[in-house]
Amino acid sequence: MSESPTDRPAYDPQAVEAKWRQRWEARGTNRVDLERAARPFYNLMMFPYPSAEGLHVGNVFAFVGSDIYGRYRRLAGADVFEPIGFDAFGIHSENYALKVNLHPAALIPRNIARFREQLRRVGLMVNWDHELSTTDPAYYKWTQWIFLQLFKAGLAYRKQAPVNWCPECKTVLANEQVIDGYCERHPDTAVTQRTLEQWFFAITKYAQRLLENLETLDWSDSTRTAQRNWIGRSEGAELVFTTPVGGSIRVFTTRPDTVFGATWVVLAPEHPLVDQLTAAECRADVNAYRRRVQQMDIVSRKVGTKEKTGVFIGAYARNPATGESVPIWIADYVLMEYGTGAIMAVPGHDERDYEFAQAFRLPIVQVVQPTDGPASPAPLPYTGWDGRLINSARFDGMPCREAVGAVTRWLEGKELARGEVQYRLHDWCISRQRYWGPPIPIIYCDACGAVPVPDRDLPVVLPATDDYRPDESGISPLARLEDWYRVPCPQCGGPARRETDVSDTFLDSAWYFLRYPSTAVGDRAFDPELTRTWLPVNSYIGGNEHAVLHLMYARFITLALHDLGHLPFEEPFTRFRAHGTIVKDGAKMSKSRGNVVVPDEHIARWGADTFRMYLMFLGPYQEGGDFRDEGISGIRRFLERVWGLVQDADGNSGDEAASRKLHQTIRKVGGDLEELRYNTAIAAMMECVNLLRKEGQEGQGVPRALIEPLVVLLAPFAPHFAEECWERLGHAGSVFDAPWPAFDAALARDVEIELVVQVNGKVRGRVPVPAGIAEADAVAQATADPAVRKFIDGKEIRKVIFVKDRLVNLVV
RNA sequence: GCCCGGGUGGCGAAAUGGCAGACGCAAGGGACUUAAAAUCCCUUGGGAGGCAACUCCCGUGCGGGUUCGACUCCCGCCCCGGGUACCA
Repeated sequence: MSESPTDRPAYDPQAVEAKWRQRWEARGTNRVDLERAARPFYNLMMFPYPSAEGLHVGNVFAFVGSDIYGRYRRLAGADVFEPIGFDAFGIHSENYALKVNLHPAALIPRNIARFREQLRRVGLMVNWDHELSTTDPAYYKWTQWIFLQLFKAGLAYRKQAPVNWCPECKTVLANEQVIDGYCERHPDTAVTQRTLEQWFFAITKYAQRLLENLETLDWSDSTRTAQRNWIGRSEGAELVFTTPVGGSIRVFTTRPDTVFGATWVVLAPEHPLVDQLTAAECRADVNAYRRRVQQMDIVSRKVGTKEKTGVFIGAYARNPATGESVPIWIADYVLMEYGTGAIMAVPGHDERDYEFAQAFRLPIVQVVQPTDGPASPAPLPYTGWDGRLINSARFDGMPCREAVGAVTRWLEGKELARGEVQYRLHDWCISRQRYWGPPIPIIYCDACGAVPVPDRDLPVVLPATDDYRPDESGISPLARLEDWYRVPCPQCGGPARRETDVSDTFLDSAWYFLRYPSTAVGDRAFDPELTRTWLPVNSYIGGNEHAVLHLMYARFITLALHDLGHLPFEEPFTRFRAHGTIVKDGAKMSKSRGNVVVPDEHIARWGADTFRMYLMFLGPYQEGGDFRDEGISGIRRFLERVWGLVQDADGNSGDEAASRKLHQTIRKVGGDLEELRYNTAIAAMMECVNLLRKEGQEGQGVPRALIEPLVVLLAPFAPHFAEECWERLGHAGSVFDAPWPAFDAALARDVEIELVVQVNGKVRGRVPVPAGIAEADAVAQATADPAVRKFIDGKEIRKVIFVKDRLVNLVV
């Protein structure tokens, strides 16, 4: 082949890609008829946040991986809906807008326009008709509607809660802006806490179902594990420690078996019983301690040294098991948000309690004797389960696990205990004291309380204002817009004021996939018919950084809407796969490191197809990889070779070896695509092409019958390129309307294989044998091989292991 | 600390418990060329031996174990990346 390369048109990626971008648009190739699709397949990728920097290589990696899967499904016969949109509200846009002094409402459309252009260049099979932006009032109208649905169902409520506060920015921070307790923008400033009245969603009511449903989902294991850990179910008991002054302290413990060793009790400093229980002579100390804790920054309370501090409050409680009086302390290591905000301290069998006992010289009683290990004294604290009770009256000698139930039942009989399950999961705080988000649709009336904005008045449009910088008050900027927030009460008509907080960005993204099919629907959040056809999502691909929050919130909203009768399914994403991260020089890409890779220049230089394939070839898709551009020329070379084969295609039928390789490749690529193993799929196609080229050199042209299926296999990876090849092979329509090639199992089977011969597990020879050879024949051939003879001559073969079509192992 | 990943040639990597290093990059050699680029062909884990076809030994972070056979499974560590933060 290629005697005179000059007489063939060169592969010009820019021309090819521009041509097909334009043609796809003109022909509506990527459009799917949502109402009449016979085999609907919803292929979802996590929508991007349209940053001012534009699309970066991590986005492209994510989208291309998802796009390849969608295109593959389409070739396999599905009607694939592949939408995209923009997650454009939120604190990052707002902070950036403040920095460059350009209103987010002006900034965002600009960024989106840039993203759209970049995304088009990547060649995604996107249905642009269904694009959405969370900042569009036509979208957030329904975000607000969802809030109201939850509010009306009692799943949204207000309570006092701490917010992160940066004393340097003088502003409220979102959790993701707090890095190890410090402000993201002021790495030397420890974040403090302020307490404000905020809106919450009662996600904890769904903890158990969110946990159980995980078992039904086809998700990456790592993601399911992350969700399970985040929900953090623990089983135990609530025990009652009564006090002589009245008021009993309820403590949660996962180790009721150790209650005989509880030598004091600790309340969270904020615990409501503290006031009532504190003895007069201790009040000053207690108040001072509580004040100190409240003013403490997050670094020292939650991140810093775990040094134990606390104060005795001058009161005692009764250990329900021993009947003894134990002192009551307050300490900041007990958190009000978890369990009952109170614990029993068992210093012999809990590390924190042990440290506390050391710090304040409190008594330590061992109540578990480890089963193995030094007899006594056992090194304390012993926190394991492999032991038997001691110093526990009638329970002495009982194994821990058994004692959990026995002790609980015994105390239940005295009404001093009950079995309890606790979750780490907290209710979802959705209030943001910021500007750039959807206003929470509530109106406060002195007479009627918190009143939902009537549906007919939605959306509550975010008012245009240049005065949106957060200030020292910690209150939302919208609270400065009196004209906006002063409204009549929708119920009684009296004077009232709007809620001035906006909602969390995670709420915007918790339902966007429900909206995509229904972007044209004006009078509902989502059309029931379209929803039934297209949802739940068939394939969702995204980053593991969203393994917990986004996916949990989306599941929760879906579950809640299901229970409220709005959705016919409980889980939004049937299949989820987490892709890996692309790093640069071993480190996460970030502006501060200055190692952000911008895709544009690579696409301009190599073409989108080469760049797409290169990103997929870098390493396993679900693991990510280190971006370096050294290898990209290899992909380009590969495409050039395919290009050459296409030009040389002719009508001859090719030999058996070539068609066997083709069918093996079809099988391999199909299987790999199914599991997102794009790197090995590409390698398989390269092998196939290498073989076809060798064959071509010996004979004349390259058989069209072998090239055409290969072009189809390549199409998901290099869509523009494949279209051009397909056309040059004489087809009028899109390659994406061609069927995925069927592989012929009989054709793919090898006729001759190389049988590996081992002696004592070491490879000593290889003999060519017909495929499917029987054991006896294989052993005969193996033992006849001179290379093998050297190792077996004069020895007795004690055992033969035969693995069909693979190896013979002779044990001597 | 805990929970997830991961550790294999010069580099990115591949391998249902069955030939370690497919595929690609880089490098070296050769062909073509006035020359270079591009293209094509060959070599390429380390070591030892041989004129040679080739042969042998070592080798998947470290130490043990299971097995006819371990990159793969089990136990105990080390290192790197990510997440999380006193969750009772």
